[in-house]
Formats: sequence, C-alpha cells, structure tokens
Amino acid sequence: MSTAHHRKKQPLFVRQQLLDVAARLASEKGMMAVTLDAVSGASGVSKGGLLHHFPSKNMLLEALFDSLLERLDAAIEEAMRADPLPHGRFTRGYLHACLALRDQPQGTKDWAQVTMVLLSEPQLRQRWRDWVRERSEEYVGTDSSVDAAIVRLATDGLWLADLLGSRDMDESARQRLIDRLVELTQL
Amino acid sequence: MSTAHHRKKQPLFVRQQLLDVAARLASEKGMMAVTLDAVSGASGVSKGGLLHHFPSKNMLLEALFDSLLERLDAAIEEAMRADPLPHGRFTRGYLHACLALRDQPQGTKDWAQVTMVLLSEPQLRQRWRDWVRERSEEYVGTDSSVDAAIVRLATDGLWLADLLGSRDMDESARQRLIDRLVELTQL
DNA sequence: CATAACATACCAGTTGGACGGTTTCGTCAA
DNA sequence: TTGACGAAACCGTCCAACTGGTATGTTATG
Repeated sequence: MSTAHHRKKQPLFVRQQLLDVAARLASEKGMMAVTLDAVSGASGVSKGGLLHHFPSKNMLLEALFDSLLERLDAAIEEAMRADPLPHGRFTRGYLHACLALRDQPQGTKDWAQVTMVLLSEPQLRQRWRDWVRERSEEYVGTDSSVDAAIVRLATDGLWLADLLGSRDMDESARQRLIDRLVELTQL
Repeated sequence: MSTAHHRKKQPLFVRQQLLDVAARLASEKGMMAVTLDAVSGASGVSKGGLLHHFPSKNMLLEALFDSLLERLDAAIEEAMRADPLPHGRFTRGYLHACLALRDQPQGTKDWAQVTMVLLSEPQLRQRWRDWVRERSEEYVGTDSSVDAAIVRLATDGLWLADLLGSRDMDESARQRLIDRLVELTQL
C-alpha cells in the first residue's frame, strides 16, 4: 500500500510495517488476534513474505518486543542527557521516558498496550526480566534508594493505569503526582 | 482427577477446577495456550463438559477474570477490617491484599500473572477499568491524596514486578519498601 | 421423569508454516 | 556499459494439526 514514488524495494520499510501492523493488532484486538494470516492480510504482504522477514511467529513477536525495548532505551537515554543531577537520574529518566512514550502517536500506536499484551507470553517476560536486571545493576550507585524504587514502581503503575485508560485523573492532578514523584527521587 | 471418595457429582467443584486449569495454563504458557482443547484436556473434563459450564470461550475467560476480581475484593475487605485508621485505609487494604494474594498457593496459582494475561484481551480490560472506577468513587473521601495515589500505583508496580519475577530485591529491602509505602498513606 | 451434568462424535474454518516459484537487487567481470 | 549470476525479497499454494462450537447422545440427580 502506497509505495508511491519509491520504486525500489525497501525491505527494512516492509519489515517495520509488518511490526507496526502486528503491534496495532495486539493493542486493538488482543494477543489472540495476532495471527500470521491477520498480520499479512492487514499489511498487504503475503504470508510467504511475512515468513521471509520473520521465520516464525515467535520470531515476529520477539522482534516486536525488542523494538519496543529499543524505543524505551532511546527515550530513557534522551531524558537522562537532559538531567544534570546524577542522584536518581536513571529513575527520573525512566519516569519521563514512560510518560513521553505514551503520547507520541508516531510509529507504534500504543506502546504500553503492546508491551502489556506481549508480556502475556512467558518467553517475552524473560526478556523483560533481563532488561530490568541489566539496568538495575548498571545504576546501582545512583538509583538504589527505597524512594527511587518506589518511584520506579509507581511509574510502572502509571504506565498500567494509562494503558487501561483509567482516565479519572485530570491533568493537573497528574502533574502534581509526577512532580511529587520527581521530588521523591531527589531525597 | 482424584474425585476420590466423593461419589456424587459436584458441578461447582468441576467448574472451579476448570477455572483453575485455565488459570494455570494462562500463567504458565500464556494467553495463546488457553484453548478449549487444552483446558478440557488438562482438567480431565471433556470439551462437551467444559462447554456445558461455560457456553463459549469468552464466557470462560470472563468468569475467570470475575473470580479473580472477587478474590481481590475479598482480600481487600479483609485487610481493611483489620485497619482502625480511616484515612488511607482503602489504599493500605489494596496494598496488603495484593501482597497477600501473591503468596498463597491455594486455588489459583499465580493471581498476578493470570490477571496480567487476561488483561491482554481488550474486552476484559474494560471490566478492570470499571472495577477501578467504582472503587475510586467509593473511597474518594479517605484515599484521594497524591501520596495515596502514588502508593496505589506503586502497588501495581510491585504487582507487576512480582509477576515478572524480578527477584533482585531481598526480603528486608522489600519490607522496608512496604513500610515506607504504608507510611506514605498516613501522611 | 424432567432436568442438569456430563461424554462422544463430528464439523467447517483457521492456524502456523513448509515449499517451490518469481521477481528484484547488488556486484563484479568483460 | 553491459550482462551474467547468486542472493535477497517476496508471492501463491498446499497441508496437517488444531480451533471454537454444534449436535446428539448417556448418565446421574432431584
């Protein structure tokens, strides 16, 4: 669809498109709706083509999950660069990265929803666990206070609340909550 | 399996057993593994019998989710009864209920994991959203401070960390974290 | 004996994925 | 510049296993 004026094959583009479609299906219809037929159908790519890019369904899911993690890493790194204070920097980066990812409509639709859906598969849970462990080891010097842990947990909770659409909180209350969380990282 | 010395048919027992098996499959193998064949096979009940108790797969999933919510409600209520201080009582009840549910091996294996897996289906997400909204309206008088909200979010995060098995935290650190959370509800 | 609680058999559609074919691409010699 | 050629990118078809669900039993229970 809409290859437009680019005539050359763009395998990376197709690959990304397949991931996007899989992500959209996952967030909108749930895990059970992510089938090879559905992905290939909704993306206009044949199933053979899909299986060329991702040799199996598991490979597709893992690739999707990895791309989400990369996006999160990039967002965290960006947030940390703008933060002069070392103490609790990673925790604040994690907080702001999660907040930033929920809004941007570009690329993968709903980052949080897709992540959640993918976490329902045990194999991908292990990947997440590894990610968490790596980070917590890396920033043990600056982000291991009790309050920092609480802020990170609350960030996960916020992430969870967002994806479930519990929109009972107005923006000002939300902002006060975030301010308070930032404050907790600095204690 | 193991109807033992009870000769009479026990439809409620069978029903509960079916829910347990579905829960175990969900938490151990993920959402994609929860099929009617798998549930009936693993429980020793025929598929016909399964579909007698739950007219469709959706009905089964919804019933399972409802049973989890009931369990959570009961645990919260129990925790709240033991709490003399009105201010922040629901938040503390929520915290302690989630902590209590994760340990007990009886009945449904891993409460958190199953809940998470079920939340990957959009239809069930709506049920959860309703649950949250009801509670937040009911306890608006005692549990609407910023810190209480943070504690509830952190509880969700803790719940999430537990289910992902991020076991990097030792018990003493965990206890200090919980103490701090309780402290925050009392501010 | 009516109804609930199961089991057994069966079905049409879907599933993941294997397979062989066709087009496009990069590259390197002539 | 060309053209050959192997690899990469993709398509269409086929299939066995499985899917959720129905229809029809059989047995227990009140």
